[in-house]
Amino acid sequence: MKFKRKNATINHYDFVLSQYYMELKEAKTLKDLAKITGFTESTISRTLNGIGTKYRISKDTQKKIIEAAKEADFSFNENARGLRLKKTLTIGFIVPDISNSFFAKMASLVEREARFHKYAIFLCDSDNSTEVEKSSITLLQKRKVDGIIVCPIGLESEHLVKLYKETPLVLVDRYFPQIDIPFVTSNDVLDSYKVVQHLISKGHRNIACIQGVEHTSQNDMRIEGYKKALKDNDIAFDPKLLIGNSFSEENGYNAAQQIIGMPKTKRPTAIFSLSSIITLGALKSFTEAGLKIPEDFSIVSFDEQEYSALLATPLTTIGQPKEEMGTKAFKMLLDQMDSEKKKNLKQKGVLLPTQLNFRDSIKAL
Amino acid sequence: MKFKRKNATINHYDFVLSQYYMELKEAKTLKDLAKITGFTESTISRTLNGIGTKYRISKDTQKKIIEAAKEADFSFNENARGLRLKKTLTIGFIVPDISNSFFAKMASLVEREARFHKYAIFLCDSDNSTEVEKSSITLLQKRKVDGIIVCPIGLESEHLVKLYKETPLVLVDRYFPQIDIPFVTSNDVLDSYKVVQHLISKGHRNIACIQGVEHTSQNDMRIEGYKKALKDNDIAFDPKLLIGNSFSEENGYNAAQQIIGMPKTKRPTAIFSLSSIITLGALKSFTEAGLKIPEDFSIVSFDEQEYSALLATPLTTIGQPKEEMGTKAFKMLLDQMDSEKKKNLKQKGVLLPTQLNFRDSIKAL
DNA sequence: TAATTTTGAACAAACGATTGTTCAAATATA
DNA sequence: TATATTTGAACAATCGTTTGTTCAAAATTA
Repeated sequence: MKFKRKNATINHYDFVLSQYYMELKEAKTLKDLAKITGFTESTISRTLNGIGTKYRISKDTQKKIIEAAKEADFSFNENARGLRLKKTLTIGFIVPDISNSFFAKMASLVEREARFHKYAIFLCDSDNSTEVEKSSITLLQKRKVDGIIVCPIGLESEHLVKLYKETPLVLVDRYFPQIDIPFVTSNDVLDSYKVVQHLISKGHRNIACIQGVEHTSQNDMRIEGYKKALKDNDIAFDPKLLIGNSFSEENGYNAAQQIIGMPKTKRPTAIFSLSSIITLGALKSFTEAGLKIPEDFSIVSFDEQEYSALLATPLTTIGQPKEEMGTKAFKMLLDQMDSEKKKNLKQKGVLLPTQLNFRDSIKAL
Repeated sequence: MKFKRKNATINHYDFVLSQYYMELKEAKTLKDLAKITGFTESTISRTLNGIGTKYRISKDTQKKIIEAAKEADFSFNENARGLRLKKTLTIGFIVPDISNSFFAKMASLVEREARFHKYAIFLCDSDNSTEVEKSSITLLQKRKVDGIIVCPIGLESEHLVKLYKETPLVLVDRYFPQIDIPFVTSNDVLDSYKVVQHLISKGHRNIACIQGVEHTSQNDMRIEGYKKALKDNDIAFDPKLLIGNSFSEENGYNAAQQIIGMPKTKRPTAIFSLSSIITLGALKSFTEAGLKIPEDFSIVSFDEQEYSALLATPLTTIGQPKEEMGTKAFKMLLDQMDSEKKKNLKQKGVLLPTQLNFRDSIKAL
């Protein structure tokens, strides 16, 4: 193997013994490699990017360059490349709380898809705050991500509308029905209806609902199913039985306390909890009060978890396809990022079906 | 407000009405801003970076620039900046499985610390594979992250040693006792000892241990405590009671099956499970077999979860300070990245204490 | 008024890569 | 042999910032 160096040529033997070999080991950039091998940066760049032949770089030269790059354990600076190409091969993923297994599970699949497609992923936790959500978006834009997946807090949307004008964007979990941004979530109406219908068929007519954040799409869908089931069975909706205001354990705990405190005659016999975290809080409250499921209260919960079937009383749950949502979200984003398709791409929202798991937490009255 | 434009000056009124105002709204880069305001990129850069006065840029000029930047909703391209500054304000975080709530909880705090310190964070899931772990490291290096936090798979370390020579690095959860890379994890020996000691004090002498990946630091520490407790009570360690080979639900399930299948006389009366995921698998197996905790088996588990107290039988657990580990890890990384301190920084590993939660899953014999 | 100092901002190179274009040498053709 | 063509790689501009240096104009001093 021979390497050219300004007006000089040395053979491989000399090369290995020479200082150049040591230099090669230190080569970090195209410039370094150029200096050492004697070829220019453009030649090296083209070779290593696999377009050498197209630019008539000889097989011989290419071989030398590839060997040198291997020897140097060379890899491109993706920042510089992103700057030049105006494409960074990165995406952003914003979740309200990564420690919540719901979002962690989705993150797992988003990450896997991203990895598979050579994208790196910036994780942003918006800490259940729209302000942080906004600043996370700014952060991602400064880093010139190619696209963003957001699980929005769900109360404001203007900043997302603005974002969508500038960057490929997919919303997951929550979305804004009246706004034209692609989203993927689960269709919670149907199984909410079914599960409440089931409670009613077991003789329950006084059914409380512990909700999360009001007027978020998920909350609305679940309540829609709940209300429809009541209505179809001629049960008047009682606003006093719609309790709570956040998807938190604390909210579940407090709501349960409130329910426990109701006069026995008016006390609900069943509870429809809109998230697994809320349910854990409620269960904690009941446990502390010495109340049993389903003897004292029947309960059904949104969000299936690994432990749902293993709790003191195995829980009836509605499971969402978190993994599928993560996968689908990345694929939709990829479609947007793919400049070919982008032109006349008209994406809409996707509603995936949920799954019902009937277990022992419901008592027949 | 007046803006200079090559040999011309216009007042604010004209400006707003003019095309320049529209241009300003479109300004994305320093160059755009320079063209519009008439100042050079260096002047604008210095002003917006707060070092304008130091470089004798007049108050008047600075004010104009700042206003224009605000009007344009200007923000720097952090990739270009990172290229020039050789500091990207990004870190990488590699976990074996982000859908595992143990790592998700840590991620939550790592992210929070990073956000607080203006760092963006690349999330990499190594999928419990050393190969993926290695390629994740390569990915992060190509992106020129300022530092990396790794929760290693735990079997190989050479690539981490190599990495540590080039990039600030902190290991979390698992580490390599014989290798000099800073780490933060919990000291699992002590509470493992205590909890097994407790089992013994309740009359158990035949105690199985369902382990995770052999020869990982966490597994070793936990078994060390287990063995020491046995020894201190003159109970011979029986290798047949050390079962399993991964931190997975499947492993827990299979190990439990194996235990169930043992002849009654030799069957352990208690089980020490080395992770919550393993425990869930084991519980599933017991539930399917109609076996009860603690009637048929006493069980203690590593890793406290929100649901631990709410399971069919509230679990006795050893809780690790995941959040604190995340926070501490980032801080240690920050110290390494801080070039001032870096010089004579000699970091060692940190072992945080665990916490014991005694609950009903242990029967006195 | 002339010389000196201060002020204010422009100039230009660099970070590491990509890419359209140029251009000399080698080969083919007339 | 003279000309035309092909081959192979170099050259130079660019992406968006930062920063050491230069330099004219204004202000100060002698």
